[in-house]
Amino acid sequence: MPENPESPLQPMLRTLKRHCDLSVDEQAAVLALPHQVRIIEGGNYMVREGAQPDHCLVILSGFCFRHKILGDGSRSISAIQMRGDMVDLHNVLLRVADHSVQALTRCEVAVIPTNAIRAVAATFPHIASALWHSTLVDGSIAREWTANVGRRNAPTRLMHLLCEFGIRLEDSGVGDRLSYELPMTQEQLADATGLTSVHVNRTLKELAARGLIDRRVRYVAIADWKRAEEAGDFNSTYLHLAEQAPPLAG
Amino acid sequence: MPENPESPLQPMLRTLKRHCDLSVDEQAAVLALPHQVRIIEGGNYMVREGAQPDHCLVILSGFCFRHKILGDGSRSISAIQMRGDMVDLHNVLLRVADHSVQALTRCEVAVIPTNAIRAVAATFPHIASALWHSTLVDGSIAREWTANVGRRNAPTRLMHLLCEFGIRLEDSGVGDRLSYELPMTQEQLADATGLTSVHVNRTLKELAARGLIDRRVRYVAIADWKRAEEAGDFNSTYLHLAEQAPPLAG
DNA sequence: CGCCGGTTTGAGTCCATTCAAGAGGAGTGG
DNA sequence: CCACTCCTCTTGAATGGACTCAAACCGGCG
Repeated sequence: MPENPESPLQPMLRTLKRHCDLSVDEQAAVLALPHQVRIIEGGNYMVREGAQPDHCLVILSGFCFRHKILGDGSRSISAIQMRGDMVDLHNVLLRVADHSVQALTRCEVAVIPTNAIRAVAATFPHIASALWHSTLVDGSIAREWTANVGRRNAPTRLMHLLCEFGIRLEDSGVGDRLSYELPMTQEQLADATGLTSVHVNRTLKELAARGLIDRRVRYVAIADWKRAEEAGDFNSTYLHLAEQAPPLAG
Repeated sequence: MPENPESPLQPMLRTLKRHCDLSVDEQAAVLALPHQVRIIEGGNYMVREGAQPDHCLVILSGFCFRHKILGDGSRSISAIQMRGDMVDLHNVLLRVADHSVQALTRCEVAVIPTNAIRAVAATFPHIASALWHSTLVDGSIAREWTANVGRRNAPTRLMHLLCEFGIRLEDSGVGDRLSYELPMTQEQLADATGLTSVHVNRTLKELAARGLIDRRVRYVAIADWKRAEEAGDFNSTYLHLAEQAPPLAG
């Protein structure tokens, strides 16, 4: 058991431990990472595309999203992040941020210097492996999103997004997959699904009419999970939730 | 200089060294990885979604692509891979393959056991870091592809793909960005851009009519790189080519 | 109360799709 | 050598899903 159960870095440790066994020393090293807790208001930027940040953020509470602005001014949202997620792990090894991260709601974050993360990764191979693992899962989710916006129709796309959000909410211990507050405007949903906000509106209405979801202001309830998964062509394998990675020392 | 300039693993070493400095010992450790060279014919699978492979492939020559088959039978291609790319690095830490990899052309590959990679990563932090780095770049490319299929129109999407292919070809030392053999059918191009093969055909014709590309059977020539970049809303930053990662020991 | 961001709804348009058929080329086998 | 098959590429015509433009509605808040 880690020394300090109250450390703000517990959500990060939990993410790392999910897939890789960490010894007591390793866990202590994670919690001992220098950090600073900060509040970021909804709408504010955490990372800006093109910047060269020297720190990395871990979300303790709240939600944020990764996005890019394209040449014609349109926006593409490529991920939603929540408690325990490390939002710019990229900047630990990549010099220039290739996308922006913006708070969706008021967020509580822990700010960790990237060189501290590099140092701990250099000292503890299991931690390096856990960080790498987390990046691999990120990549898997990104590929699924590519498939989602590239090949699915509007209702399926949206339902898929709602399923993923529900499962990850539950998995990170901050909600229930069957009924949750969705912290996104319809315009943000549109940018995450490659649709327009108008069409998102109509499609949500259609999903409700088909009895798949029940929605109030920004609240979503899923009536029947099985049917929802079918309608969203959703299979959680790509999230790599339950897996335990093989130990590093082969 | 590494001991054996003729080792089949040179392309892999080159990929790793691109971003992270590796000592002579580290380079030797990479080249000393147990491996077996194999030929995979075009169309054959390298990894199948759902499988649990215990080896990892490095491409020595030829091309392959990552893809998923969705619930309705449609296909989404999420990446093209070429010389030096490690095609299923995922399987080093993730148990179940979340997508398939298929040869586009006849490929020469080196097969490396995943546990050997885990072992070398555990022993040499810089190698672990280089592998992690490679995964981060993969993720960045995946996000760009999500934006591409989600928010760009057909001509821009295709042009973007052609630009990326050209640059990566040049960067991996197997071709010229301004004129190359494109080893993909129009149906594969469609699955990589979220279009239909019919529309890919018409769009290629349009790009040619606009004087952006010159095409023969499966050969592409780009007349003016600057114009091509503009037409494809292409900015190579997301490929993280020229960067050198900060050394691990912070 | 009036503003404002977000949501909802309608009408018309368009980009990309679907369906369908023909052309071209490579490979196979009689 | 030609007939045949298979796959890919090409083209046309019609359809449709999602978009654009535009206006109205709604709830929260200063």
